[in-house]
Amino acid sequence: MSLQAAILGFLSLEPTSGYTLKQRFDGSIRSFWTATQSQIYRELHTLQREGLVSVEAVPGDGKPDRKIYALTPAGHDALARWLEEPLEPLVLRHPLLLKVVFAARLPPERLDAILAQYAEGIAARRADYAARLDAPEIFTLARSPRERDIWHVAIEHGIAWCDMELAWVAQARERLGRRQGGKKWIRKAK
Amino acid sequence: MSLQAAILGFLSLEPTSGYTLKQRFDGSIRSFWTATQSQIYRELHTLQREGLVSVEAVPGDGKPDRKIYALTPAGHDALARWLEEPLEPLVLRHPLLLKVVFAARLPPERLDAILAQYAEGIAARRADYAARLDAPEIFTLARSPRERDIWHVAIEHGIAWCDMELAWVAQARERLGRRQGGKKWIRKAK
DNA sequence: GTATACATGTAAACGGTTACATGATTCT
DNA sequence: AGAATCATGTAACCGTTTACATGTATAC
Repeated sequence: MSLQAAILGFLSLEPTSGYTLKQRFDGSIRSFWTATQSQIYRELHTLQREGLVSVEAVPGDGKPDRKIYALTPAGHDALARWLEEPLEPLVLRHPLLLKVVFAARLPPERLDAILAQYAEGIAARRADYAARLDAPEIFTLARSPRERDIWHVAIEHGIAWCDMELAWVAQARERLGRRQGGKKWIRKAK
Repeated sequence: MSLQAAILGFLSLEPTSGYTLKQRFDGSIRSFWTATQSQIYRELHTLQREGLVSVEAVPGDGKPDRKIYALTPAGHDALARWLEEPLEPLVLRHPLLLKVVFAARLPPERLDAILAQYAEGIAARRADYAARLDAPEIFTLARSPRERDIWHVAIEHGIAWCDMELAWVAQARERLGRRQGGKKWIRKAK
């Protein structure tokens, strides 16, 4: 449902091709939704079969031909209906935490290394998201200051998420400190 | 891979049945991994076929019979290998943000309502996670203060995540304020 | 009598990933 | 000569969700 909605959403901003959609996914919503090339082409075919999008073949001069997809009235309706649906709560899946809890009987420095490795990856991702914040990519499709603000706020979510992860890792490493048998933490009695 | 590892992980703490595993998933790692009943039974069969777990049927007196699964040496090895594997970076999928960006051309109060509804759900979840923090559930399986600390820190991640979500929503609602055409935000020129 | 807890499973559908396949043009 | 970009697609697989199926015991 979400993949379909994302494609309808992009097409509502501007009719475009599968190839360009893939670029939009990677260039703007990457921090909260991803899709592979094959997923996008498959979904476009489905959407077409269902009458939610129409296609126009555009001969590419020199380059390969493109198929430009646009929303049909039914497509606009489907997008509007999706926007109105209440959101069912998000289910998080976080393999790191799985590793953390089941690494509890490993030597402390091994667990610390897992956390350190993870933090490195997140730091890199944070830099990547931050760099995208002022890149014009999606902003060219925004038609008002408000729309630009909305995109800005959405992309900032990825940064807030990275910051939370980094803060949590730092705290975890602190509390589970390298030296075992070190300082004992005060825990309230039941 | 993660589902398999989670099951192996739980079985490494204590041999148990599919039914109890489902309760452990729901009762302790719910904030970072979920699995349905059918997924767990299916995976246990696969694990058995691969020789990573062994089964013992235990007649239930009055209650239905149970099948108690335990790690084989090969199962212990598989878990150890998984713990050593580097983590590939987590891919987040966040339908709320999809809705936010594609609701940009809706009346501002509609977008605000989406955000408000989401925040409600997160607040409820936060309360749920917080309540679980001092529930003994998993702590009965922990064999040392360190192990208890690790579980504690892992469960706190869910709370940190909720807090981040709530802070982000609050900021977003603030910045995209109910009244359109209100205060203009300073944006730096390119 | 009805619902919940205990306990196990199967089947179908859905969504996402990986690998394969083709072919022209442009850049180094 | 080789790699990257543009542009489209197919096939197989894997993991997750939903619905169906069965049966006993206990609590309200």
